Amino acid sequence: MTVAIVPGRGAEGWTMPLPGGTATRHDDLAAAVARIEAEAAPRWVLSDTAAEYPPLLQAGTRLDRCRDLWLSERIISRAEGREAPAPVVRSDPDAGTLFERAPEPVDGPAALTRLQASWLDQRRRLRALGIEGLGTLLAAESAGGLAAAEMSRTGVPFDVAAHDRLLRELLGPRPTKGMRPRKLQALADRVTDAFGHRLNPDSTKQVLAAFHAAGVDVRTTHHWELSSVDHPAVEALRVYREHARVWTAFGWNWADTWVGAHSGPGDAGPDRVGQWPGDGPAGTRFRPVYTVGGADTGRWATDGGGALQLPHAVREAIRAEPGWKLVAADAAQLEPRLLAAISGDEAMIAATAADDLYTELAPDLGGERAKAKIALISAMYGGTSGDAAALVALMRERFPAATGCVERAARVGEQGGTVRTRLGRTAPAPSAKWWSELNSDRGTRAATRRGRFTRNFIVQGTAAEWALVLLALLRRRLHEEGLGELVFYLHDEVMVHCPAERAPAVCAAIEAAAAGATRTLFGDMPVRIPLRPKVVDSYAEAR
DNA sequence: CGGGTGGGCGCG
DNA sequence: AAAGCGCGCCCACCCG
Repeated sequence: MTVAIVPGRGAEGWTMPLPGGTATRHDDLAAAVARIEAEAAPRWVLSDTAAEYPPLLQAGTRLDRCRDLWLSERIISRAEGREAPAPVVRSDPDAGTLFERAPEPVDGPAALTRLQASWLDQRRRLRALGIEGLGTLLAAESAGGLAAAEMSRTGVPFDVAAHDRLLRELLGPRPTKGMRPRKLQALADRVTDAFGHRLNPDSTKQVLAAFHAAGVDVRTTHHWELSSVDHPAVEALRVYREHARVWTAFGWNWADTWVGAHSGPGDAGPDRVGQWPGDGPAGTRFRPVYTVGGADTGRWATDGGGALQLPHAVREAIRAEPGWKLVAADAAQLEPRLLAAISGDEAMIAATAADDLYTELAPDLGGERAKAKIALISAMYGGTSGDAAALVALMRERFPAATGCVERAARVGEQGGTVRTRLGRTAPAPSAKWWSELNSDRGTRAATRRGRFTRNFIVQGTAAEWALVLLALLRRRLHEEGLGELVFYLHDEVMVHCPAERAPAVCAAIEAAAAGATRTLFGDMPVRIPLRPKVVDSYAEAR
């Protein structure tokens, strides 16, 4: 069963079974949706989960499954070789999908008609494309939309006092407005002393000039370029920058903006805590905003809060509530394992049985673990410097199927063609600007750059969808068994907050979800993609 | 002064 | 101006 939802003003809204059902108006949409969910467990069709789901969550209504037409439109359009148009908010009531131009405002029933038109249109185009796996991808992307809204609402348990302690330790007391913290100022002074004159260490221009004046010939002030420079300012600058970053991007102001009281009812008790998002214990929570599919590869991005770039120094403050635990799990060597699977390279698939793929492959790839790692990463990223070229040559010799797979993807990209992930997410077509660059004297550069992008896209994009399927399976299982709250998701990591006694069951659920994701993408293929759950009190202990 | 860009660096 | 992918965020700097 499929049911479309259109929210109205305030609490009211409309629902309609698809296709061809009757539109029904509800005074209290959230209550009506909860009732239908309990009775029929339909797949809900929404135009934009990020906008429409939070009010339902606020009212205590959880959706189990949905189809997000906006997220789906972007995937389908790319598969068709074009960009998705922005959704049209106002529309001619008569006809058209959400994505066609029309001038008139719509009422509830007309909006439902448009929703249905979009849904039917997407179904038709999906069939016409005939890409195996694409339907699964749309389901996973939509589930990601639900999970993202739920995680933003739930938030990551965050200990403000612990955060303040670590900031004081690192930077000194919180300064008055406009001042650097004491310890950071001391680090800035060390930079100044090393050069022998005043300058602003935040100014690239001033720092570069100071190095030139000191007779150090560098082109940039990147740490990788400075690391080979023998000058006392180098180390002082490195430490200053490291600390300055914590202060400006993840310091007191950041916490004021992104950490707040738990928005759920709190303290739902130890019984069936995952029943709906946000019913964990009260306390302060870091609440980032996720952008589902924000990267072209399908990875998520963040729109505020910087959750995907949280420095390790700050992770100490992410702490389980008393009596609760964090279960953090990350996939080890996800991308090379997926490369083995998507290429069908039998020797490499066999190697995924090992816990550490790099150690396992070392005898084939240069003898040392570090060399095997460079060989694999360079093959996936298109690296050529240092040892990389020789190690990739070794890859080609030992694992021709895997290497051929990424190199074919690179050739296609260089020529302006496109590539797809395992489930059919398609790389964006090159822009007009790229084509003109290709046909200029900088053509080789343009080709090489796009080749590296498409080469990496098939691996990073498949990793993103594997993790997305994992997230969808885990989200459902946590709910069904009332195990805990899903609180964090970072490319190849997930984190669950749960009562301490449930931690073993959560670990099992995570491992089952990983196995399920692998089966969804690769069926019975004997590839192994383990997720390592770790039960901790603080996120800092997880890695 | 406000917006856009580039450098630098945090994460995977 | 990294050699090697994908992001977001901060600051300085430049421009209108």
